[in-house]
Amino acid sequence: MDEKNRVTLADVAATASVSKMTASRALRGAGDVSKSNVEKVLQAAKDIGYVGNHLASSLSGKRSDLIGVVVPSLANIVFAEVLAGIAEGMEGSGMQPVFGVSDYDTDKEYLAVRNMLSWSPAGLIVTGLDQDETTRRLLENAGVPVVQIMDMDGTPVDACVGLSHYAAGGAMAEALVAAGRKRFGYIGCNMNRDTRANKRLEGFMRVLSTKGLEIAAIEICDGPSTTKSGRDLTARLLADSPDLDCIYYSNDDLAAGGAFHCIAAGISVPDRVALAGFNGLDIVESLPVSISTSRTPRREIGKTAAEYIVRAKKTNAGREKRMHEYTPSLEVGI
Amino acid sequence: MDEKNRVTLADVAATASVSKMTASRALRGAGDVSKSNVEKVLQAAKDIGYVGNHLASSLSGKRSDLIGVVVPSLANIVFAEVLAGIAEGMEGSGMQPVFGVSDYDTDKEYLAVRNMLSWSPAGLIVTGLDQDETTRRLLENAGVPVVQIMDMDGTPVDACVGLSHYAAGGAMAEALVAAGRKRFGYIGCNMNRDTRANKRLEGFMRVLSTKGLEIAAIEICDGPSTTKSGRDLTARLLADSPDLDCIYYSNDDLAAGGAFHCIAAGISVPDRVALAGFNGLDIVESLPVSISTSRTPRREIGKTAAEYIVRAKKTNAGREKRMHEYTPSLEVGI
DNA sequence: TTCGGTATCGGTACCGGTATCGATACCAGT
DNA sequence: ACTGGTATCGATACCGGTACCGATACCGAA
Repeated sequence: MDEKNRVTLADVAATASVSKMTASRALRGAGDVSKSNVEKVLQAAKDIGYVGNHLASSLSGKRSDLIGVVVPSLANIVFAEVLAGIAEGMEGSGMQPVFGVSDYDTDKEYLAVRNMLSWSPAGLIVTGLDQDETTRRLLENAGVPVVQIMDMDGTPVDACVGLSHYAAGGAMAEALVAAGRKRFGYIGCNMNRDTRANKRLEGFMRVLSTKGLEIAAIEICDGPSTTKSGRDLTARLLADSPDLDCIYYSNDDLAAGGAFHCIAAGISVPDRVALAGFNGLDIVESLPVSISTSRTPRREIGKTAAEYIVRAKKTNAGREKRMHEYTPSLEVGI
Repeated sequence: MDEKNRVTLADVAATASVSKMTASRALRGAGDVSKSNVEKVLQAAKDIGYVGNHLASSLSGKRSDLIGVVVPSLANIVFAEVLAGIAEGMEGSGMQPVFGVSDYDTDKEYLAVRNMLSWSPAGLIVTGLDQDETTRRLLENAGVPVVQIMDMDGTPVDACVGLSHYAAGGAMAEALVAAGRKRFGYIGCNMNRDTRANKRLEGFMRVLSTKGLEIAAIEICDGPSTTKSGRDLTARLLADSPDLDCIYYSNDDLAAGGAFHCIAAGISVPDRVALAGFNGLDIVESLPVSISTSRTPRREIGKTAAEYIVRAKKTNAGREKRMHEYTPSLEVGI
């Protein structure tokens, strides 16, 4: 099976003394092959260690078993879990995911999608609804099922699995106000690129304003959101505005960092100040202080998206423009 | 560019009124094409929106631009970061990663590797050195560069990028003993499958025994290691053995959970009990209490591994059996 | 015996590129 | 004018499968 002398279907056919076609059919479990020949072929394949060549079958069959996935980042457990869900949703389907990373950059996203397309994938999964115009055109003309995930605030190209971040932000505001919080701060990272975080903030502020409230202080940083920056930004925010009784973070990583600052500084959470994040990361539930979060079904989103494509491929249904909206469950720790 | 009527190289050639070969060469930047023709072809390609077909070129060229990656889990930030490193190491090389998940299961790993191979990848990156015998044979005969990552305790098939977990466990024991700790506990998850965690434990115990010490209490759980189980297991361990002055965890997730338990229970860390994990996750440095860890260069490992394959492909060098050992930096919080 | 139908097979033509090698044109040198 | 060399091009043969369709064999029915 060395570099040069790959075992091919022709070899299998030869050792089973049938034609390539019969061998091909037998191996794929397609019909029109006698039982005895199926056995012979299977045995031959096992004997000489036949592995098959996806490139060839995909090229020939006009469509591969690849699913192209484009996410903004891999160094973020949220997307990693989405990927895990995708892998789970494809299990047993014989399909494989190929990944591309956009780095929250629309140009890179375009390139990634384009690249995926050149593999003739069975489907595409991309993050969010806010693609560049050219990228969107690419997706529209792709001719295969496309699932946009995570977000539902906007118009999808084809199918869409996710949640409304705008609504999630609003719901959190509702809950916090209902719990009697009045003086709000906000902490976020990467705001110029993370459109979903912005949508949450928008929804959050919108609800506040209907209650005659507002965000009194904001702390933003450019880099990626980490626990460390959450801790640092919280320290800064509370130093400047010590009278805040609630801080909304763009996600749980930052919120956890905020919790750490408060623990270290002896600030009682949530009595003195309530903290609220987003995602419902595993870590939140074991934190020594109680903070609020919206639990997002990341794994399920990935799984549902993958299943959509697997099903579309199996039934040859093409695009069905399904929408699958999840509602994040609010976990209020106040 | 719809499903049926894909734009092919022949179309480009036709609109540029040259042969397919000339178009192919022009597009790839290969030599033997006049400047004027290169321009004509490039223009034609842009005009009709040619995208190219990786399947076809890979099949024809006997080798694809795919890199197969097999990791045990995606729902673990450590491997997600490795993936991010791999993506980084391949940037600009025109190569793409395809992922497979083994779920810490050797059978699934075999299937995943086999599956990767059927894409004629330019190289393979697999996690760890402890593959099944059949999987190992597959890797040996793959005929492409193979990089085994994360681990260095064993004999690699080809190249190897990682660290010695045995040594890392030992180093941590040395440090903790040097700091005066005497009564050790251990907490781990998924022990029957996570061979690297076992190697760390082995190295840890080995050093302890040379000092006349031992692990006095152990708490193990079957599931995946999460902060939550870390917290629960720590509570149980300390309830049973309240006199421990140090707990070694199989990783930082568990250790962070331990820290949370101690904070909540009012147990002073590290004065009363020191906690030590593994990986050097971001969260550790912003924790409100100080714990120890070994910082592993996950991103770098992924990047180095990917670069090995990219280089091997570029220089056509084949296997070079390089070893790249990283030494995790000990961060002792005592 | 002949005939139509079903079950099984195999030949051939692709899929969309690339490697190879021969063909062609054009140039300087003699 | 003739020769050899270089630059540029294209026809052809694959790569390893699968779709399509025609061929073959064997069966019961007429």
